[in-house]
Amino acid sequence: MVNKQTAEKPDLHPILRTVMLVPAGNVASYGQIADLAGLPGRARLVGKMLGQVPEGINVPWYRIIRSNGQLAFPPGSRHSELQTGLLQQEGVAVIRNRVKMRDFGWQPSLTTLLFELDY
DNA sequence: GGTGTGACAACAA
DNA sequence: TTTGTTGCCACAC
Repeated sequence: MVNKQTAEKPDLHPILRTVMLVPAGNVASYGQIADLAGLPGRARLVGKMLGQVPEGINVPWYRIIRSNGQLAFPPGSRHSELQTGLLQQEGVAVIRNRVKMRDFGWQPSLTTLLFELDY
């Protein structure tokens, strides 16, 4: 069977495809994305890539935060305000530049991964 | 091939 | 909770 993501975004880097799997209303950490993308230990690469996402493609960069729940951008910065707004729109509570991973952290089921990630 | 750099992570105080 | 330190690894010089 042809995987949906692969069929529609064949040239997209695994990291970005993985980011697109994070559902609205949830957040994931850089390390988690790296792991799921098959690149354990490369959380920093995830950040680097998100900073270079070409315009026009729909990647929910704002759902990716640090493993401790903090937003990666400095509090009060324009980026963090934007990120906060986008998350709040989805129902994710952002308090003092941080999110409760306990409540909003993404925990994909094995079947989700098997169906959506095809590589 | 050494050195510095990241939208990080884990851990210690 | 906040700050510092160390580990991490691909990349660009």
